[in-house]
Amino acid sequence: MSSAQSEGHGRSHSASRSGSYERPHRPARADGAPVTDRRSAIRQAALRLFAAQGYRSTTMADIGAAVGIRGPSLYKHVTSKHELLAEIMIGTMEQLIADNIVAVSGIDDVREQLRRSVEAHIRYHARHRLEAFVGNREIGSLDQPDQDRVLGRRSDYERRFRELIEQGAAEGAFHVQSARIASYSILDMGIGVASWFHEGGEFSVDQLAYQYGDIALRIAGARPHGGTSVGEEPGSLR
Amino acid sequence: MSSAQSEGHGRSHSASRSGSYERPHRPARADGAPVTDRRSAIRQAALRLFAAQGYRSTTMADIGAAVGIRGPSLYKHVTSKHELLAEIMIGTMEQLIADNIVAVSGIDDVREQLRRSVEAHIRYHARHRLEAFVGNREIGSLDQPDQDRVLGRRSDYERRFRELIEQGAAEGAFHVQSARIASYSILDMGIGVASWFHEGGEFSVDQLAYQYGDIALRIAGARPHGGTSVGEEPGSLR
DNA sequence: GAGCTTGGCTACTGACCATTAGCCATCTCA
DNA sequence: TGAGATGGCTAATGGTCAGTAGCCAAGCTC
Repeated sequence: MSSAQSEGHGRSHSASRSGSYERPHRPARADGAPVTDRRSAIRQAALRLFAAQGYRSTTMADIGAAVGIRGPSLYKHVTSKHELLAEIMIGTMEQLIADNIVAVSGIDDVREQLRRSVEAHIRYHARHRLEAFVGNREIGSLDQPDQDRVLGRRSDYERRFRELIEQGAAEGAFHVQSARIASYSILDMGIGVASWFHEGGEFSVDQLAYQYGDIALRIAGARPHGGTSVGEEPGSLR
Repeated sequence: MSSAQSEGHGRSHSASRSGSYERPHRPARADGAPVTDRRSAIRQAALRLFAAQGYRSTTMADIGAAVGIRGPSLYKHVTSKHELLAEIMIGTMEQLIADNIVAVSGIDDVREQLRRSVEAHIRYHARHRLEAFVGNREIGSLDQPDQDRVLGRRSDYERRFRELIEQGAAEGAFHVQSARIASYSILDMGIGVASWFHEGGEFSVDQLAYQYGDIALRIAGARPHGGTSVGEEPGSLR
């Protein structure tokens, strides 16, 4: 790592005239392809590093190295390290809420609404596990205007699940002791997924979403419409 | 905070002769009571601060201030900041496993074993929420000999739940699609508890443990012994 | 082709921090 | 009473890091 770091250290600026740069200045597209939008490459690298090492332990030099530039050069693309974190965290909550709205729209049956909400929740946590992981671990690293924004959205998101369960309970479709605990349980399962899931493991994202959908309906104490109750068939993956 | 910090800054050592110290040297017990075991006070303060601010953001000076001494003085009681974290994290996993062993010992019915395991899990996460919270959030802050120790115990702990569920499934008492996902779900619910539970809230620790016990049995697809199935009665808190 | 813009770079600044060194007051115990 | 142990303290050390300043090369535009 950082192999090009201490080499062409170039005492003075004039050294660069003799070609001591290892990475030549190629700020814009050389051929047709735009050098792959630096801005988003930086965001991605930051995400990966924040997930792997934590926000505090990740330096701007680390992020720079991951995209092939030096730390200070990052400031030509982002305004601060904190901005990178805030974007990830707010974006994550916003996407979760948006996905949830899509998931339940046009569905009448409360059981089906819960299943789809949970599937969307799990899908997001599996597909965007780094975002979700960082989003949960680094709340305390956010400073104030942003931390409250994230916590507010998080609580909106939880409320959607809780109210769904309350509604189902009122209709007689669900049976729980506490809708709040049921919703926390369901959401916390998803958060867990972000910490252990990896593509190519025992389950696909779809299988995971389906299984967690069943589990959530069990937690909610769902009474089936017809005869068979939820998740009755052991071993039947999808 | 840190009010006594920048006051009696005492230019030279001889200044202390004129009594400029705000906190007089009283290293050992003045009366009969041992000054309240500094060592454990330090551990507690560190735990509280690690939970509130994160390990990296907590300074030795912070911990010192919390127990009324300066940062460097801590080294008379602990060998490093890292040691404080490692003790918390290893102790947490060790206690969880010990509690689990006690919880299932002497119980034959696999349903009851699962219920008691989950109740112990939830009780620990509610009663020692800071330990559990830090134990989950700071795994990456641990450096190597210790990180593997913690991860090893964590995986032992998960295996105990998974094998219990597998055994129950083999006996026909449980019905799950995947024992692994069931165990992850159950454990992740508990981890969540550590992040939101607070004494004096809507539920007592006992109520919480009982409710989560029911939820876990639902997740496991427990078939009741006799006639009534698990968690049938909505609103009946214990 | 001259000037502007873009996006690199190095050097530096100002903090902060874990830990060590070494001083000293108090307590304990012979 | 006096020597050693204990547990405070300040000062210093060695290191890290976010962000700024200012230089410069290459591309774009007129």
